[in-house]
Amino acid sequence: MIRDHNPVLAPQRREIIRSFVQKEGVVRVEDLRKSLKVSVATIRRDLETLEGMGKLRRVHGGAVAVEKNRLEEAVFDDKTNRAESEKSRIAKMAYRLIDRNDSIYLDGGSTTLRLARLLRERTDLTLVTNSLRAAAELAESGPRILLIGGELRRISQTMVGPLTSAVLGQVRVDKAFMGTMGFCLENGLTTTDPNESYVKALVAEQAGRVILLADSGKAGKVSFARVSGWDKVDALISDDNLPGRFAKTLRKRGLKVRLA
Amino acid sequence: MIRDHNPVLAPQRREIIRSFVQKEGVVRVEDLRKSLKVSVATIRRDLETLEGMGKLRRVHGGAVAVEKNRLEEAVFDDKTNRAESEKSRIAKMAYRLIDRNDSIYLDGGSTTLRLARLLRERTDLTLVTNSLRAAAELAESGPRILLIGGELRRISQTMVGPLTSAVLGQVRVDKAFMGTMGFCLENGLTTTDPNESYVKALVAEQAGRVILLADSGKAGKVSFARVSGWDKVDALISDDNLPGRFAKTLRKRGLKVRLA
DNA sequence: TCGTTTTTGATCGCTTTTGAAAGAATTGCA
DNA sequence: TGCAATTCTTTCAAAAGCGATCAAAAACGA
Repeated sequence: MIRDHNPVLAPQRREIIRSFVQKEGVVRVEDLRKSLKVSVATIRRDLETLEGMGKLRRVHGGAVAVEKNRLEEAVFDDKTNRAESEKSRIAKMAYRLIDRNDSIYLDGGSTTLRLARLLRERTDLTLVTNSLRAAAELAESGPRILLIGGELRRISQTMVGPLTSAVLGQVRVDKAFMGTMGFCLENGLTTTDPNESYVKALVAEQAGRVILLADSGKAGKVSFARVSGWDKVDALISDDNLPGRFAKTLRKRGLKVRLA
Repeated sequence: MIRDHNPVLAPQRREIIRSFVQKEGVVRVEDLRKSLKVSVATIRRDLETLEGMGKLRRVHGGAVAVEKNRLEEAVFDDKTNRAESEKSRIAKMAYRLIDRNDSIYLDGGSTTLRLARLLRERTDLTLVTNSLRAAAELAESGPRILLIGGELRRISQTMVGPLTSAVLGQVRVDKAFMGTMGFCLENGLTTTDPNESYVKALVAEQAGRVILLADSGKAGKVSFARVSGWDKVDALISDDNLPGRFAKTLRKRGLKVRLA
């Protein structure tokens, strides 16, 4: 697993610990001491530091991974992302819905980020977003960007919280492209964090059309915070693995459903 | 790995270090000393320079590669080399003014960006900023971040425009660290863009203390858009090339002037 | 070539990191 | 519940690393 003869830099060592905990879920102080060949005092200090950064949680005897939804983790770990090609296809299909001079909203999430990457040449558009990553992708060139202010939620790299409404209340977009952690026929859209869902709901109010981008892996998943019911959503873009009943029922409810 | 018998030119040596860090992710001062056959003092200076350029990040005992997702610093890269070390020193001196649990504001600019890089471990702080770069630097870990929303001004990578006031009106910071394009005794602070100066002026109103970070090259320069007079500014941090009359006059007007 | 500027290396306090030790707290087990 | 074993926190001192300073060396320009 871990091996190193010459001393390891402290931040490097902490990174080893962090990624190990993330992967394995738990780790014991004693194991780390043996692997990293430093004293338990140092290990404890590292764990304390990492806990302070919110990277893990200390427990008696070691540390455990912080409880974050596994769905959400996948968002920013592009490598381990199975739905890679589905997401790209969904993003491309969404791109075709964008008209000239549209003002559009993108929220956080890997699918919408892929859509953002397709907008580098589109200087005709106005993009409103609460996603730091989307803004960073288009920082050099692309649409006019209005970034929603607010508190940065690190795990999703989006702006959330009460301050977001200050800006959101003042803009209106033609089309809002939204991601979600899960969706199901009964509960509509759900996501892990209430702050996040609050922003999404607010945007849905301001948007001419709300277009949900969600690969089939999200179908039937229910997360903690409810975003909205299907009545606010105008279209769903998913992939062809979406169980038939979803497409059927949603179309019956008046949504446009497209499968990439 | 790295070996060389005859002396290596400084830029060449730095390039070796840079590419090594990029490839390996981390490097120790001691290893570099042995490989490059120069003193640790020289290695440290190289690392300091490279850090100033944003090519790597120094840590105790060596340096590590910068995160992938940070924004490129193309705009600042080349021409400002002369002021590199001044800016770094100014940023460090500014850092010492930050107290525990402070809420601070950083605006755009290369000096404040350097200050931002020093805040990675400071989870006690609250950072308010309109700088996309500063936010991107601290996206992984660091202070609580409140990003000012608004329109992205590409050239400076900052948020400007009417929407900024929506958020700015609702926050108050203990200390605001501001950059400027130019300052002179008659006109005070000036910058190139009125949108930019509007935000700066707004922040100056909300801040407990306004601290100007400006290398001596800015002294006497006057730009298009007036930001504010000296009455709004509480302190100036510059470098020791600042002409004496600036320090003298400003101190007489009640400012704290520090030369890094 | 000479004088100036830049780079380099050595030294000295100072800070950070590390490991060990002692006492307090937690856990497992009877 | 009480005891033993383990783990944790606190404290302290040693070690490693650091920034600042200064003088020597090298590079540069006239």
